[in-house]
Formats: sequence, structure tokens, C-alpha cells
Amino acid sequence: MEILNEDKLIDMAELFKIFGDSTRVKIINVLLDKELCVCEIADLVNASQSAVSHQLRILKQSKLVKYRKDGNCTYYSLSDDHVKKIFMLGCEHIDEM
Amino acid sequence: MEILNEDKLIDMAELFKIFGDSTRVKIINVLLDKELCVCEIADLVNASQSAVSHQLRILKQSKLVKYRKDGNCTYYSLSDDHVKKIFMLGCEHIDEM
DNA sequence: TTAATATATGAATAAATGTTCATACATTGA
DNA sequence: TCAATGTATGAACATTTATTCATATATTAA
Repeated sequence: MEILNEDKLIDMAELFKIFGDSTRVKIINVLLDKELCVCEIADLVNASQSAVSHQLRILKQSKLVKYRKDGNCTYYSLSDDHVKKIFMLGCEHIDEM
Repeated sequence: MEILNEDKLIDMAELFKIFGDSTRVKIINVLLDKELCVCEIADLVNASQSAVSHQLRILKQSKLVKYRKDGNCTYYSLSDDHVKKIFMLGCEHIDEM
């Protein structure tokens, strides 16, 4: 191994794994510039409320999204700019293929 | 969905999925600044020749690595700078957590 | 308080995925 | 030509993972 130790490489793989699912990428995509509640997300990405909720839990655990509760609703948004950056770079790569 | 259509988002998920495995990330890591043959890679990432070869096939299919044959050996290297960029950004993200 | 709405979650199921093992293929050197 | 070496690959297996379904929880409105 080079400069990076194994643990860090494993963490990196874990991070990319989160981005490596189409439902989650779709969720990140609709959250790029605004927060949305679960049912809005489910509607936009064309998935069930349950599926989206499960995936949001994973995104939350990985600290890629944050949330706030308002009455009945839970609004999700991207944690920070890094998430957007990684998304955008992946986007660029696809464009150039 | 926003600006991006579903197909592109699926392609992006596929791309990140490739980075989302520790063996593949380790392989990318050792290829960051030089080409290596299969058995050197296997040695460096501490995996079997077969496992590495299988993963190299996946990396090759996704055009993340290229290769050249020289006699008995096959030397692999990263396809382009984009691969390194994505790797580095993931690296940064881990650092900042 | 009761019904309706929004969300979360556990269990079950099906599908995808990574590794190992055995083996094939190709190239080199003797 | 034959043995050794490096690589690729198919099958089998075990594990992970995403979705669905049913249901629980919580909040709001009537």
C-alpha cells in the first residue's frame, strides 16, 4: 500500500458504496439545491415511501444528508458541499465517456 | 428529477459502485503513480491473484484502468486523470469527517 | 379523542456481488 | 518440446443489499 493505510481505503470504499446505488444517487440529485420532505423525494425519484425512508437512513448514517423535523414532515438536505462536489465529479466523468 | 435524466443517474451510480469495493479502491491506490503487473498488485493489496484479476476485469470494463501486455505480464495503469480526481476527492472527504 | 397523514422500521425475499477453487491459456526459458 | 510462470475465467458459495409488505410511531386536524 502507498501513503494511505488500509483503514482509510476501506472507509473510502464505504463512502463510494453509498453513492453506488441508483436510488440514493437520485435522492442526492433532487436534494442538490433544496431540502425536501420524504414524500416529495419519493415522488420525485419514483420510489416507494418505504424504500426512500430506508435509503435516507443509510444516507443519514453516512452523514451525507441531514434532516430537520417540522410537524408531521421530515425535511432532508445534503450535509455539506462535499457531497455535491463528489456528485458533480461523477457527473463530469460520465459526460466525458 | 432535476436537470439529469434517469439514465445518467444510473450510469453515475454504476461508476461509484466500482469505487465502492475495498479491493478495487486498494488497486486504484497502488496504481496512482505507476503501472504494475497483476502479481505485483496482488502482492501490494494482499489479495489472491484470482481475486485481483477478477477485479481488474471489472475496472477494465468500466474503463477505469487500461493495460498493456509485455511478454508474460500484463501491466495495468489508471485510464486517465479523472479516476485519480475522484479517488482524491473521496480521500479528502474521509479526512474531513 | 379519533381519524388522517407522514415517517420509520423489522422481517422476508430476491438479486447482486466478491472470493475461492480449479483450470485453461499464453509466453518464456531450458 | 516441456516445464515454469503469469494471467484469465467459469462455477460454486457465502454474503451483502435493496425492495416490499406490514405495522408501529408521532403529529395534526376535526
